[in-house]
Order: sequence, then C-alpha cells, then structure tokens
Amino acid sequence: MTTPFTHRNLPRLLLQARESVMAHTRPRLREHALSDQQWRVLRVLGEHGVVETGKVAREAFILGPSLTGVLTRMERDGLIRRARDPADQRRTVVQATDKGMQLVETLSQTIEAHYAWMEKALGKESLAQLYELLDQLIELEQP
Amino acid sequence: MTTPFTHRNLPRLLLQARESVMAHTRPRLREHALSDQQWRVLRVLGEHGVVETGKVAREAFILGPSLTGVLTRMERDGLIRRARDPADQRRTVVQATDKGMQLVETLSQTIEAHYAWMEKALGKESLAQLYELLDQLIELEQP
DNA sequence: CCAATTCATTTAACATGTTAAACAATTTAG
DNA sequence: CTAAATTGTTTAACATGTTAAATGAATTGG
Repeated sequence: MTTPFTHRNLPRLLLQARESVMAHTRPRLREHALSDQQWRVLRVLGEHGVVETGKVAREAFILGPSLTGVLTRMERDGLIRRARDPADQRRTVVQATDKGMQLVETLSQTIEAHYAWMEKALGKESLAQLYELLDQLIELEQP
Repeated sequence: MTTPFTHRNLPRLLLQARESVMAHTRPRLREHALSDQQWRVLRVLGEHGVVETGKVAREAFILGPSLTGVLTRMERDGLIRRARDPADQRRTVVQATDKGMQLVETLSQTIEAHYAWMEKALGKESLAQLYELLDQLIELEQP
C-alpha cells in the first residue's frame, strides 16, 4: 500500500516547534515551581493587572474548566488572589500577589534574553517573517 | 509598572496556529470518534505498518505513559492490535486493524484536501517558507 | 415586575500530559 | 557465567485538556 500522505504534518511541526522553544524556558519555570499554564497566567496578570477570569482564559489560551483548577492551585501557592467582581457577581477577578509579580519580573528577563538569542541565531528578519506567516495561518477563514 | 515584554509570545502563537489548523481537521476526526492523539497514532501506523511502541511515541510525539493509555483505548475500540515482539520481549509492537486502516484511508483524503486549500489560500511558497522556518527553529541548539 | 433567557463560572467525567518510580527483559562487565 | 547496569514499557500520582451539564447571577421580553 502506498503512503496516503504527500504533505508535511503541519500540526505536528507546530507542536514540535513549540516544544523546541519551551525546552529553553521550561527549566527556568520549574526552578520556581511553575507549570507552563501558571506562567501563562502570571504573564497575563503582569501585563494587565486586575483581570477577570474570562479574559485570563482568552489571553492565556486556557479553557475555562482548566483555568478553574490552575487558579485554585495558584491561590493555594500564594501566587494570585481571587475576588468576586462587585459590579457583576457572576465574574471573578484575579490579580498577582507580590510573590507572583516578583516571578514575572524575574522570568520575563530570562525570556527576553531568549528572544534576543533566537533573533541572533535565526535572524531578526526570519523571526519577523515567522510571526507574519503564523498570523496569516491563524487568520485563515475555515472553508 | 511598565510591561516587561517587548516581543511576541512565540509559544502561544505556535499553539494558536496549531489550534487554527486543527479546527478544520478535528470535526472530521470526531465524526469517527477519534481523539487527536488516536489519529496521530493511526497516521504513523498507516505510514509504517507494524511499529514498536517506542517508535510510535517518537513519531506521534506522545510520551510513553500517555501512549500506554491511548493504545489501551484504541485496542478496546478495535482500531489497533498489540503484541509482544518475539525477538525482544521488552518491546511491544502495534498495527492497525482493518477498521483502523479504513479510517486512515478516509481521513487522509480529507486532510490532503485541507492542505491543498491552505496552499491556495496562503500561497504554496508561503507554506513552504513556513515549513522551512519551523524546521530551523526546531533545529536550533539550546544555548 | 417577573418568568424565561442569557451569561460567567464551576462541577463532573473522562482522556491526555508529566515526572518519578517500578518492573521485566536484555545486555554488559568482570 | 552471573551480578550489575541498561533498556522498553507500565504504574502511580497529580496537573491539565475537553465536552457536557449544573449553578448562580444578570438581562430581557411580556
């Protein structure tokens, strides 16, 4: 039987590329006992301050039900605080604690250094081109 | 406080791009009650026939312990068969059943059509360039 | 004003991801 | 030839992903 696939495996390639990038960052996260997801949440909180969980979910690309557990553990570990939005009791708002903010400060420097290194290794233009192509791919209408 | 991030979020961008591609394929998989991972396994078996699980794990980009469960459920659902490698009793070899092969045939056509569509929408050269950039990113030595 | 919707989040149930440890079969060193 | 190390896979424990359903709060149509 002939192999029915004539193209590259794009989802796998994207997954592998992501792992390749994270292979650098992950050990730094683990040194501070952070999971990938916890770091994504902290990054959002570092950028936006007090955020409702719906926005955290969108920005950190985590589904609601997963986020519930992630936030529970982050609260347990003293990284964030949760509170009901007084204006709309359905909403929960989140913010980083001092401890959480500290980690954002520290780790963002490590990560920026990584980008600088990637720019040097890959070329600034290539990296920009990669961003551009990924944006295009994301914006494709589903047929 | 100033936002400490000056670059795009590459891991998130890659994750999002992957989701964007899978958004097209996933409904076709679900119609046949396949998870993403089960499809990755079937694809490997369609390409290589009888494969030891170590190779399945590498090719399908699934960690060993996850693969154990995935294969158990695929066997339960009649998609694959497992057997001990007689030459080396440590190894387990896997192959698709007729039912599994049937799915590979059917779904590979859907997926090839999707690639054809992406080539048209994005441009064949852009897609090739994306492959190239992802390959480069993957092959970067970790500093 | 209130019953019916809608909206934001959580719970539930199961599949997968992740790391460390266990286990069994094979290989290697002495 | 055998004790020790190595290899391939699984088990265990916990975190996350995924879909559907439940819960509780706000909005809306009559």
